Amino acid sequence: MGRGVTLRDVADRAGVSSRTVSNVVNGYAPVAEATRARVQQAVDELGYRPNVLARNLAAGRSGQIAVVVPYLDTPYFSELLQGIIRAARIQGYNVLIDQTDGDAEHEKLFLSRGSERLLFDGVIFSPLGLAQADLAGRDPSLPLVVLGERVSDGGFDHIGIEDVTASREATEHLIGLGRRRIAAIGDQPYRTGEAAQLRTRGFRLAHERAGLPVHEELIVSTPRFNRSDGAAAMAHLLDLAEPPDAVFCYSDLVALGALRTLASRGLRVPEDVAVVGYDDIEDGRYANPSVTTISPDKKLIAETAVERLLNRITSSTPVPGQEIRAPHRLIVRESTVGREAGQAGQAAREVPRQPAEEGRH
Amino acid sequence: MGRGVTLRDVADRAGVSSRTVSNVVNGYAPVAEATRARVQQAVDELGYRPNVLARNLAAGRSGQIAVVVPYLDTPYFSELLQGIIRAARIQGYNVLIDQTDGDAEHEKLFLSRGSERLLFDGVIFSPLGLAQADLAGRDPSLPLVVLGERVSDGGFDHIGIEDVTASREATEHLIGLGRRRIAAIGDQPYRTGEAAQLRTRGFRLAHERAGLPVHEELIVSTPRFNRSDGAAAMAHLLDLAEPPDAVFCYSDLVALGALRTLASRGLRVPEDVAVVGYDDIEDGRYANPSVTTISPDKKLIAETAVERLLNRITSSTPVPGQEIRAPHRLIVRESTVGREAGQAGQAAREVPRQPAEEGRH
DNA sequence: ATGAAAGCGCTAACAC
DNA sequence: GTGTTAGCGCTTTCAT
Repeated sequence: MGRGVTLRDVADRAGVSSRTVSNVVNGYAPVAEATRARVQQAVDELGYRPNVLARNLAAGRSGQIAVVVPYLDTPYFSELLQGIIRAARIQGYNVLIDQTDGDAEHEKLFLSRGSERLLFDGVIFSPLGLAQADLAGRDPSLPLVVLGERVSDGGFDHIGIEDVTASREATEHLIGLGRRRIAAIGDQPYRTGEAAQLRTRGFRLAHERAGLPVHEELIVSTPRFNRSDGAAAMAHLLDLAEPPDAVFCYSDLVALGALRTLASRGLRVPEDVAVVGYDDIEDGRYANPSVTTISPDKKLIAETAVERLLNRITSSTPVPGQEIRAPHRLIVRESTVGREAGQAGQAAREVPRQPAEEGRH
Repeated sequence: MGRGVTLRDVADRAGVSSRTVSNVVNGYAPVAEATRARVQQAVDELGYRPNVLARNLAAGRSGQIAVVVPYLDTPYFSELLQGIIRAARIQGYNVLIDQTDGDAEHEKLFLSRGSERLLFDGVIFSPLGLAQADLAGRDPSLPLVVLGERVSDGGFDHIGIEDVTASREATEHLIGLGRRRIAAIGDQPYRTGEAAQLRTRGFRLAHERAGLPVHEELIVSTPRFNRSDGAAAMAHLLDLAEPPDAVFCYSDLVALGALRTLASRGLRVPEDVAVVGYDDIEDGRYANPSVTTISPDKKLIAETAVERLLNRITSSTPVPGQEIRAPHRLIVRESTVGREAGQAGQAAREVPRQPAEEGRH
C-alpha cells in the first residue's frame, strides 16, 4: 500500500521513462494525452506516492517554512500562527514550528544555522530575547521575515504596527476619559526590550501632547508580558501611596492579570481604575469586564508575512528589505467605558458586544 | 558561508574519505583520534553543515513528526503543543503542525495519505470531526498516536483521561455544594461528538449515584467548545422558566463564555450560579472569578504522546496499540466556592491563588 | 579504522 | 513529446 512504489516502478508499468512519469505527476512539460492516461493509470494501480524528501533533495528546496516564536501558548502568537499556517498551506508550503522561550541563544542559533540547511526554505521570526544587533549575525542566504519591533537592515522584511502611535492613542483614550494618574505596565528598559520601549514612548508622547506630567513611579517594568506579571505589577501599583486611576498594559495578558488583581482587591473597573490592553486576543473580548485594547490586524500580518517570505524564497534576484506597517485600531470595551445600559438581558444567541469601535490609522 | 559545502569537500580537505567524515559528524563508528581532529578542523574551516534532506533521504526517515489539531488558537491545544514540541526537540525531532479546523475530510486526508510519505515519520493526532470508524481507513504503516476520546483499535496508541470519571467528579462537586438544578453545556449528540457524550455520561452518573433526577432541559448542545458557544448556551439557560443554579461546562472556554453572559446579566458567581469548566487552561486561572475545573495532566500527555510515537517509529517490530490513561484532578476555584476571606489585599507579588486543590485519581 | 562505491527517489539538463 | 542520464548530499554495505 504505497510502500516503496517508485517513479521507476510506475515508468516500467506504463512502459515509459521516469522522466515522463515525473512530467505527468508534476504537470510540468506537455505530455501526449494518450501517454498521460497510461501513466496516470499506472500511478493509480500501483498507488504511487511521490517521495517528498527525494523530490526536495533533487529540487534543492524543502517546501517548508519555519515559524519561530517565543511562546506558543501565548494567544497572540497562536492566533498569528493560525493565520500563517493557513496562508502557507494555500501556497503548498508546510510549516515547521519552533518555540524559543524567549531565549536569545536559541534564537541566535536558529538564525545562524543554515544548520538545518534545506530543512526549511525560509523563516518567519518573532524575536524576543534577541536584540536588533543580533540580527546582523544571521546567515544572509536565509530568506527571512521578522515580526515585531525590530527594524529591517535591508536584508529582510519587517512587519509590525506603529507601536508608538498605537500606544499614544491608547493613552489618549484614557486621558480623554478624564484620568490623570495613568500607569503603564510592561516597560523593559534593558537592551532587548525594544517593543516595550516604543510603547513607553507613545505613553509619554500622549502626556506630552496633552500637556500632562508623566508620573514616573507609575511606569512599572515586567520581565515578560504575561498574566502573572500583570497581576503582580498591578498589586504593586495599588500599594503605592497614590495609586493610579487608569492603567495602560503592554499586552492583553498583562491587562488580564491586572484585572484579576483589581477584582481580588475589590476595586471596580473602570470606575476605580480603567484598563487598556494591547493585542486584541480573544480572552480580552470575553473577559469580565471585556478589555479595551489595541487591535493589530493579525490576519493581514500573517498573510503578508507569508507572501513576502515566499516572494523572497522564489525570487531569483535579491529582494531589498521592506518595512511594512500593518494597520491597527483602538477597540473600546468595558474596561474603560463600563457596561452600556441594556447590555444585560439580550437575546439568547447574542455574543458579548463591543460597545464601540473606533477605527484609526 | 555554509552554502554548498558538502561532505566530499570536507573529505578532500581532510584527506580522508567521505565515509570517515560521516562517521565523525555522526559519531557513529569509532574513529582514530588523530583523524577525528583533522576532520573536525576541516569541518570548522569550511563551515560544513550537513544537508538534512540528503541525510534523511539516505536514511529513509525524515526526523519530523506531524501534530494534527483542530484549532491552534484554542489554549488547550496550544498548551499541549508546547509540551509536544519540547519533548520532540529533546529527541532531535522537528514538529510539523497541521490545523484541520475540525474538518473531517481534512482529517481523513491526513491519515490516508502516506501521500507525504517520508515528510514525517509519524503523527500525533487529535481528531475532532473524525469518528472512530474513520480511523480505520488510515494508512496502517503510519505510526500514530491519538489524543482525546477515540479508542485504540490495536494499531495505534491512544492517550486520554477518564472522561466519564472526571465529569462525574465535576458534577458531584456541584451536587456536594447543594446545587440541585445543574445544567450541562457542550453535549454533542451526533456521531462524532464522542468526547462530549462521555462527559454527558459522567454528568448523568453523578446524578444517578446521588439519587437525583437529571433535568433534561438543562443539557444543552453546542457545535464547538468555544467561548461564544458557551455564552450563547448560558443565555439560553437563563431564559428558561426555571434557570439552573449550577453549570458543568465541557471546556474552560465554554465556561468563560458562560461567565461572560452571567456577568452581563448581572448574576453573581457562584452565589446565583456555580460554574465548573474542563481543561484547566491558563485563562481560567486568571478569570474573574477564577474557574473551577478538571485539570488533565497536559505535560504528561504531551510527553507520553511523543515517547509512544517515537517508540513506534524506531521499533522494528510492530507495536501493539496501547490505551493510556493520563491522570486528572479537580481544581476548585472561585467559580464554585467564591473568593476566600482575606484573599483581597495580599502582598504585592502574589499571584491569584487557587483557593483549594483536591487531587483525584 | 578507513576507503570505494552503490544507491535513497526524484529532477532536469541534454539528446533524439 | 519522450528517453537517457547525471547528479542532489548523504548513509552504508563491502572490502581492505
